Amino acid sequence: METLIKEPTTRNAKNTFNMIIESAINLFYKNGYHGTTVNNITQEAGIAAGTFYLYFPSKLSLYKHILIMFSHNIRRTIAANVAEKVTRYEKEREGLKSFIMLAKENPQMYNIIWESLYIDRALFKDYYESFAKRYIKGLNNSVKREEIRALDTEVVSYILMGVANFIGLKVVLDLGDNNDDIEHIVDVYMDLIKHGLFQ
Amino acid sequence: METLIKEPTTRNAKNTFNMIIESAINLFYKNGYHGTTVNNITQEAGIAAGTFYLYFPSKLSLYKHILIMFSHNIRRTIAANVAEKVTRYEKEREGLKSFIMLAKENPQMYNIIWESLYIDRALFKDYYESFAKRYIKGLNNSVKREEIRALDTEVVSYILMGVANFIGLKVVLDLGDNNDDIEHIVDVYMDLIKHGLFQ
DNA sequence: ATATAAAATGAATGGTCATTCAGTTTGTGA
DNA sequence: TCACAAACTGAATGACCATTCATTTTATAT
Repeated sequence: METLIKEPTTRNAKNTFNMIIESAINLFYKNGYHGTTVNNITQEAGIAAGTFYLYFPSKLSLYKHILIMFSHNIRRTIAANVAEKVTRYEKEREGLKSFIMLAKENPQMYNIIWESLYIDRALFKDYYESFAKRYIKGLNNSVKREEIRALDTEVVSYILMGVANFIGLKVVLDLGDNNDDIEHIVDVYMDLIKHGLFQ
Repeated sequence: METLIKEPTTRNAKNTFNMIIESAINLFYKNGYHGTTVNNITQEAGIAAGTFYLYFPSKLSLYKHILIMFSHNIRRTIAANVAEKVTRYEKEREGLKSFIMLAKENPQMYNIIWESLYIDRALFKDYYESFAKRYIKGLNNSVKREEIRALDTEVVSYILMGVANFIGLKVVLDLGDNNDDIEHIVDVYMDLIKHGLFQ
């Protein structure tokens, strides 16, 4: 409906388009969606306010565009890294590690995706449900191959997604003491899901 | 600074005060902080706009007040329920179950706490760090008693908090298929952290 | 009953922004 | 070099909304 974006064609226009997106990503991260005005964005991008509306019909449509870009990016990156691994154990390790590294290198991404819960709940749901769907498929395969135990894979997928997200949060927000070595965190996690918590 | 609330003294004033809070909780949940106006709140509470400012110096101060109320509530409830259990295994089970039930019975609470990440990041950090601190203490005790393995308890605390939060999210947002029986979810979780994921 | 303070009112204010549009500049193809 | 379209400009518009304040109502204590 409102989400139609006028994709630029010429070299210069493409440049402007990308500047808008880049500026918006940084400002949304720093000040949040509601704390960022269209004028902030255009100023940061070095263009006039009106130029914004040549490409995006509204501030919200820009936000949605960025969100969709990011979610493709995350899924693609993680899927590619995980596909290189063979065993479920290695896949699990790689999945968490890729996610945390993405979050750390690109905290804007992490932040903007979570904020969608308060801007467009449907987008948020779509994102996590389709993420979960893929995850569940992978887990089901591993159950068939008898690599992992036959637990309810839907519940397991949400448990493991929860872990990744919260650790991502910890890394992004510098929660806790935080000299956090990603390898160390991933090691603790793998130890936990391999041997369990209890003696 | 801005957070000073004028606590009401008389019976009627207390009533008004509570109506403001109750209306705000529901509206913040339904439409988010930014999607809720002070006039919405006062209308819902059946009072005049100006009355709001007899008790709260600003919209933000009301939000903070609600957030603090909730975080006390959560901590108190979970701590009380967990304290009744003896073994770490039982405490862990009770902690997750209490949290999910709180989230389900009171989705506003869950939602408003997470939104704080986009409204007042310092409050959010405080909340989770102090929650984690307590959790870590409990885990450390259990390590000493040789109930659980000697993992890095800070990392473990964030892992387990992540699980609780994401499952809470799933329940609140109706993510996935969702005939979710809380007992079932908790069982899967306990199985996972008891026996691990792998064969 | 009266005085006094506490509560409540709601229209008005002022600031903030997303969005528009009439006009200008830039690039390109003939 | 000219004309035409595509890009761009930025001041103006109008809606929205937190907050104020002069005034009125209500409750209480004497």
